[in-house]
Amino acid sequence: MYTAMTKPADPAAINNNNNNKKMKLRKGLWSPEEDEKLIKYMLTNGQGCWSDIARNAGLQRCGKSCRLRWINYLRPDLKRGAFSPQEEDLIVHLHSILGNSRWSQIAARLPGRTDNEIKNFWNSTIKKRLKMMNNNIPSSPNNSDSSDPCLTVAAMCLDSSSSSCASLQEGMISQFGDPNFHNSVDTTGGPASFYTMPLPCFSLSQVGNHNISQGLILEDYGGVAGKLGLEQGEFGGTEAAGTNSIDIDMKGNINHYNNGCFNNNNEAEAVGCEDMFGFGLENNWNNIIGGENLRMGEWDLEGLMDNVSSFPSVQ
DNA sequence: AAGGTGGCCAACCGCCCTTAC
DNA sequence: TGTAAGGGCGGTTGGCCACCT
Repeated sequence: MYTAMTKPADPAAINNNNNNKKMKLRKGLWSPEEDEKLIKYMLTNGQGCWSDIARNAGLQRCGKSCRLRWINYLRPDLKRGAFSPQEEDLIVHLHSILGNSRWSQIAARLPGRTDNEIKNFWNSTIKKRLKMMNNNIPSSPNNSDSSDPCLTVAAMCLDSSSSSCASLQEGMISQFGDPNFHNSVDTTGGPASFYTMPLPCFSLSQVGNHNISQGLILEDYGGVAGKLGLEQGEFGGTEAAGTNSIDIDMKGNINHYNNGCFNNNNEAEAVGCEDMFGFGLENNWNNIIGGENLRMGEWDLEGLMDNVSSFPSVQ
């Protein structure tokens, strides 16, 4: 309910009474009396035209302000308190897909939570956490600056037999140039997997009987993708079942490998990494066997949203 | 104990879209 | 068809609080 943050709203606007002159509208924090008026009116009359609500409820507020107060704070179905780990996970996942400009869509998947709440939560807690994660990564001379280079990647996979969205059984993120950095992920049970890559180069490996059908570069902190000549968007294609991996090389090519299709032994070319990031690729890159290069395609947002809609809601 | 600083979060701002006229 | 008003939404601001020095 009403918090202790009680600086009175614009004193000049108070005490206007109900004369016929155009009343100056109040701004700022809501008083308990205002809250009570709005709650009472909403519970009695239900939602309608917000300008009318503001007027009829006897509030010297604009309709917008009433709407915001009701939706973000007074609604009886709001869930207050800290986010659960499940909610956090879902927010991170959905944000990976939707980005910063879809708070309302993210909120729609979390009953009792508002877009504003999620936005605040993201901007304070999660962003900070990701930044800390970046700082814990073994740094190279050029990736330790404040730009925090990282990519967020979503990998969608299709079950090879059913062509329906299936779970990624096992995955691995590795940093090119640092064989000690391997971040294994277990995503069993989810229709898609999402990784934030705190490094300018990455390898996403998939093990399991699944085709990789689609991947997305969703975020580009520090202009990493730009340096690589990439844009946010899709990479992907279909592959035969087997052990797959996706890599982005230093030229910005998306390389897709399949252990079951080691038909050629072309070594991928390691070019420009030292120039760009200050470290070489010799540790890992030589192990990479070149497969087909995949091109960036159109970002199938609608298709993605179809997949998102299969996500479970947090109750 | 007092002042400084950063985090959290409620609320406002401004833009865009939709709808009514 | 054009215009104005209302509503929705993301970005941003600013006040309060807790913690640190």
